Amino acid sequence: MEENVPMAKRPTIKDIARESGYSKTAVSFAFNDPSRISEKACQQILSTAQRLGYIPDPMARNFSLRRHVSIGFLLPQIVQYSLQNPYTLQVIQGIGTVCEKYGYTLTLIPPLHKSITEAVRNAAVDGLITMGMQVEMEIVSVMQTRLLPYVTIDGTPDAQMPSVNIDDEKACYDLMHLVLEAGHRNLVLISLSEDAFASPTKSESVPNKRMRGYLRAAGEAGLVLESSQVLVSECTLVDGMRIGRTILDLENRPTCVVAMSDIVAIGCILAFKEAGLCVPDDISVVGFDNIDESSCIMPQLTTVDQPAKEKGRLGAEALFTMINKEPLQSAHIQIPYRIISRESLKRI
Amino acid sequence: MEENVPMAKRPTIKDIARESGYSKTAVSFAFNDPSRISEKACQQILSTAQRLGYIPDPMARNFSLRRHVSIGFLLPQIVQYSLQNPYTLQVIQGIGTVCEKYGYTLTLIPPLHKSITEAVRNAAVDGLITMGMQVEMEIVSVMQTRLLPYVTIDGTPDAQMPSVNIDDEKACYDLMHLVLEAGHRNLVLISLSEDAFASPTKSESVPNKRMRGYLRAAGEAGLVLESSQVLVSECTLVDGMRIGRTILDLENRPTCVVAMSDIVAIGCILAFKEAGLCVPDDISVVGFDNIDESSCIMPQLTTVDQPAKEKGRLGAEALFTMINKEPLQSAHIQIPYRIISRESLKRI
DNA sequence: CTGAAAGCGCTTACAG
DNA sequence: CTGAAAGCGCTTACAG
Repeated sequence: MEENVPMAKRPTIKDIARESGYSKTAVSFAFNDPSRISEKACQQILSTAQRLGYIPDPMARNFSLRRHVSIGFLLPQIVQYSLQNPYTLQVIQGIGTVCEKYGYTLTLIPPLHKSITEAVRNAAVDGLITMGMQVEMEIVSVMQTRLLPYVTIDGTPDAQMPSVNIDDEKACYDLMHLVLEAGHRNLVLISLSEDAFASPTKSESVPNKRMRGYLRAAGEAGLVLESSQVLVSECTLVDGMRIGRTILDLENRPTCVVAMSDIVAIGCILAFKEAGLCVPDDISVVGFDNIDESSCIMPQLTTVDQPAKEKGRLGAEALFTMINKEPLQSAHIQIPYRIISRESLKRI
Repeated sequence: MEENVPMAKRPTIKDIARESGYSKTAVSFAFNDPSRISEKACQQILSTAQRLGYIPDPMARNFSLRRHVSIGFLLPQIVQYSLQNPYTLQVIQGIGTVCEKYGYTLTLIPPLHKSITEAVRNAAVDGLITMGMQVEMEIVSVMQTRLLPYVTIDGTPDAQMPSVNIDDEKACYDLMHLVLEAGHRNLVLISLSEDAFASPTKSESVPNKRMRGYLRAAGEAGLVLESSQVLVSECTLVDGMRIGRTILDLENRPTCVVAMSDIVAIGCILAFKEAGLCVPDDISVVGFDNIDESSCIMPQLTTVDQPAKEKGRLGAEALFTMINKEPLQSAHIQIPYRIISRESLKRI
């Protein structure tokens, strides 16, 4: 078998044409549309290819066909955080399922290369899915200039920006309502850190929308939250535990912790247990996302169920619609959420 | 701003050359090596580019430079399973961190397009990382023919195949030793389903190596496991719960369940709790991997700690070494594991 | 500093 | 059924 002889260079279509005695056109047809040539030609060409170890160069092929057969997912934060965030992973899972269905690969694009903008300029993909994007961001104009189809998940809906969302503000309002109804007045909120590509004008970002929901409900109950009652955490278990310990050190320990993500809420629960506290008897905790872990942890977490995989799936389907140059049903998809009342919130 | 005027076609380097009055060479230099042209030329070219909305085509650029600036990760199973497997996700995280460091993207390649072989033939990447690969598999010869650098994680070491492993057999032997020492004799093992690209001759696959370790330890204790005591599960929480319920229905309920992955072990624990059993008092469970969740679940899981991120990191670093045509320190990297004895295994 | 031209490895309209 | 040739949009050795 010649395959085992390491060759300095890969043979090209030209080599196969020469060796087989046919033209480059015929070689191309042998691989892409055998019906266009005689069976004899096809066999000779393929066996020559086999003998010389020829596999058509995907890059040249894609370049010629002006396509990548891959869509990109712009990681919202550095790899370490993004791929440790169960919610983001579920979104990726939903996107990946759709890629698989269409025979595309999924290119994960780390944000920090040099700059995010640079990453988007260079992305070798047929379309991009981003998280938390707003239309005034620099990368949006890059995608537009490149005529690259894009969809954002958890971004700010806009005519120029197809997006998939839940009603974050209302979801948080509802959840806070539950917390207040249970009698809690001494709270700590744990917000999300902004995405790596957040712009200065981020008033419509998901963390801000959620915050508005919490504060509106609090306000209606006559409660004013001070800035010292709002902490920020990375969306990882480790950082959730860190912030849980911080909360235990507060002079005025809250009766309930309201976290913007389940993984952070779970981190807090673990930190509280570690310190010998009982959740929810000593302190209540609510989260957001309803990741799988939230129904595993004891006590099970009261949270907002948002269908992350579904978001990824819908976003990817919309993107493929655009890639195929078909019209979108609607530029803005909003899907329902559900408040899940479980054990981690106690009436006091 | 012209950006808002949707153009039918993207301008090319030729358009910028014509409009700016310089050559294509000069335009290329303006973007890639400004020192090669005068400042005036550079400014005029860049402003023309800005005006016409020109961003160099990454595909054409990469094609010309014969590179992709991306490495591929061949998903070992369909997306739904691979991206739900916390162990695989940790491996991906390790790989992703290295990609980020080198300014590469990470292309996730679903296995099922039409065939895995087809996916590998078409992969637009500079190198590939696979899991559980053995040298006789068809995809290996495809990668060799393509002269594509590759590394396998949890595959079978071979001179032709750089790999990253732990000593799976010994790890399982050690773990089983612990189980037997605790007095358990009535066991059920839960094996892993083979990867999507497993070959018929898979005797050196990780599931088989592990099985050998378990059986050797059992054998030395005079214990023979029957095939009815070996079940198979997908590596997901949901399938772990399913198999947990199956175990509860067995006529002869085991005193200890030995799962080849933590996520399956956790699924079993949840199923057992759901049925009102107490772990480990009514039934013990041990796992493999030491994922984050294993120290969160009650009771904390006795398991084998294997550094999944580190595997990904080392595999990716080895791959980049090959991509840069530097010699590998060694084709086979073996890293240490640790038996973690926690609460889910009870002495009986 | 500047530009004409060859080259990267394919695909495909077109003519025979 | 078959093949010569143009084209995809860049980079870069080379000559001026």
